Amino acid sequence: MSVQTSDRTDRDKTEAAPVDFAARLLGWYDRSARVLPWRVPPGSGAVPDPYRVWLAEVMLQQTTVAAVTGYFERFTTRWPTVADLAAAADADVMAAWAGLGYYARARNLLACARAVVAEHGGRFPDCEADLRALPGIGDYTAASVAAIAFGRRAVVIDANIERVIARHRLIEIPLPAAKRAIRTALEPLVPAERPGDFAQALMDLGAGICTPRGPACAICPLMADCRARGRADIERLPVKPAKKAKPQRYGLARWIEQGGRVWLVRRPEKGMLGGMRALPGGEWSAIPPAESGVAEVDHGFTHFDLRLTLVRDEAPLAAAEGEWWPLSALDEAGLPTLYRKLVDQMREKDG
DNA sequence: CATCCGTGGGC
DNA sequence: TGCCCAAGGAT
Repeated sequence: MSVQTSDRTDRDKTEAAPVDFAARLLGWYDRSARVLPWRVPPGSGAVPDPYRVWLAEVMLQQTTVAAVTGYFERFTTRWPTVADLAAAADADVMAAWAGLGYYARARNLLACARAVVAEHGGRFPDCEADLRALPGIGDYTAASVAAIAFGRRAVVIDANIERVIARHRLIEIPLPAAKRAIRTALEPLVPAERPGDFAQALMDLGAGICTPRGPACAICPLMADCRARGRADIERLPVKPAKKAKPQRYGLARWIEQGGRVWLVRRPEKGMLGGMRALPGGEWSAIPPAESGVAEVDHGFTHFDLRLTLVRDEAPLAAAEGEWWPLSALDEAGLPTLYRKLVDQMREKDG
């Protein structure tokens, strides 16, 4: 569908002053900011803790607020400072991250905490470039920590902000090519004062008003000059590339139980569920296993679907590396969701 | 620039 | 039910 963009109303809409844009957005944020465990309420005068800001930003990468909240509370209770986290055992951090997904984040989280302690005296660097050099901190996280924790004027762009700006400026270039135009449009709008609140306000707006489906344009503080407002095809923006089909894969997992304990292994650092505890089993492939099992789960990953068949076995291979884990404490093993599903099925079976 | 990397909730 | 999507980063 083609889009007309040349009428005078649209032209007027595009020329709102940056100051006015930020003022309307921040005014709305002062009234409507979400209350979140890692956030300092606007106008409170409180100073954000860079450690908590960073931890929340990493947890929130591609992950919903609802999923993160409990993990954030547990992490900050157990490891109140970056030095505490840096001193933690790898296995403890990985287990605490279990279920949150994208486990490279947990490995990088520890590497980053240790780098902050070893190379920065236990204090997070306060500028975007130095933050960007740390493990697990990319363009988004460097900008958001610089803005939110240190009040730096940084251009923060996440998926929410991409959507808000793509609509407000009617940017119809498909992602990811649209990123440059979005940055160019946003940069002059970022205020020198309250850049952190500005970024969080855009994210709140994207999460609650300018939503992917059914945006609430009627109550949007930016509607006066939004070029997509009222358009029937506003949900089309930002334009995203077509998704690829997900292949089906199959795998086997082994339930090896002795004396009230079960045999667990640790997955290789790289690849799927890297570094996480798991039930032993072979590689996953496109071919279904020949054996029939005592349980079976289907699990959808980002780029393939997996059917895992669970078989009972008597003992681990002689040379196998792993650990006997008490069944009574299996909840504390930190198994990823895939394996937790199998454990749940075994519990239903065996009682 | 494309691909890999989890999970749970909403509709 | 199946699909879409989320405060992305590393390679």
